[in-house]
Amino acid sequence: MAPRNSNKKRTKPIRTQILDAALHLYSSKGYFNASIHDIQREADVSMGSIYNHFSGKEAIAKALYDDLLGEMEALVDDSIADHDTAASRCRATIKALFEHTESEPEKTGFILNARHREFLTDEAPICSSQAFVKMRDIVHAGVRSGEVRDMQPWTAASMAFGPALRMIVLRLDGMIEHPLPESLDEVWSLTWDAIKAR
Amino acid sequence: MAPRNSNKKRTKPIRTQILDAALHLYSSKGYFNASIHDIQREADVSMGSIYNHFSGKEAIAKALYDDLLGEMEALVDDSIADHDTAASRCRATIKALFEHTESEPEKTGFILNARHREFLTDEAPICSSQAFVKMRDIVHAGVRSGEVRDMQPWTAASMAFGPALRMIVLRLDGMIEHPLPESLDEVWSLTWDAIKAR
DNA sequence: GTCTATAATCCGATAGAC
DNA sequence: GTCTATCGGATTATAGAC
Repeated sequence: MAPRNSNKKRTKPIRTQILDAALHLYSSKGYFNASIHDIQREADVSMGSIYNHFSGKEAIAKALYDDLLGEMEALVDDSIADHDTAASRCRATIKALFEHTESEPEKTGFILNARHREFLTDEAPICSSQAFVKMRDIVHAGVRSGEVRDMQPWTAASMAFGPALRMIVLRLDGMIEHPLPESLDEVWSLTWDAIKAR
Repeated sequence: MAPRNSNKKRTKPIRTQILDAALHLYSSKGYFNASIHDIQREADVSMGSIYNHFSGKEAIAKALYDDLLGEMEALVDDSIADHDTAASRCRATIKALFEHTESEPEKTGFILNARHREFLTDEAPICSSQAFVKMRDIVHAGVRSGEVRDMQPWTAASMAFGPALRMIVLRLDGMIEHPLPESLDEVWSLTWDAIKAR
């Protein structure tokens, strides 16, 4: 039979079609409730195409995870590159995460909410990923330079990013009804007041 | 055949055996990777007993969820009953959660980490549960009494409990290597400094 | 490379003896 | 009430045509 996408100019590569469909289904139903048949239907491709591009169901989730965690790490990297103090770097990271939550809620939810270790075999905890370690290191560098009060590295990271991460979860769950960037200044000034050296 | 537990005095009721086994398996493998056969083996009871006590797999998770969320709500209720200011109530709640994390890490993880909406049909988001709403209300009452700075209710709750909740996740994931109660005073004094009226 | 149809497996739930 | 054995259905993955 004629390939499903051969007669019209394809807007997205098949790999992207599949990953987009998977992200949407994982967000709405969760990984285990989304069968590959669901993904196949949602992406409007065949089973053959799925298994031509990915070795199996877990590989789809793994590719998505790596892609999205990479995007998040890039947000952190940009925040570091564009600023030169712990305070401004933290604030820029939170700003980027808040904006990412509004523009790509499904991506943000997949990274922050999903229990990856339940479906990705031998994956390390997400807190040990580069993105989260770099966030911790921003604050810890501030401790070493005297800009931030003396604290254990993970305590400092929890103080700096805990409130913002909590608000992202509440926003994704529909508890907070206004866009997060509107709260950035308030949250950040309170947060920074708590941890800055004095 | 003779009932599996009939010849020795049973230490725990069968319902409890099943729920304990389920909690342990959910913690280590996740709900969807733990089959009913796994639970049956781990609890050392038969399939017949499982279905005599519960209507199905989801009902086990639902019972566990209700039990554990009830325990957590009781911790919050006690913290409210034993204290009379927003500050001391918040601190007591965080203290109880930190201790609960150390004494019952699997229970704490099931409540704070698991994606319940993926396996409990028609369950509201956990943030809207009584335990979490009461935590928010403790802080919001402080706002209304002038003890806490003026903020949106969920913002105030995120500021008050976000760092502590983040530390619990990091502790459960093995990133933080010392018992959380050791960090209570440091975390709470910084947190309270950030939100108290001045 | 893409497609449909099918195979192999696993899981939740039930039947029926005791 | 507890037990074992089994069924039906869903799911992942593959075979083989085009």
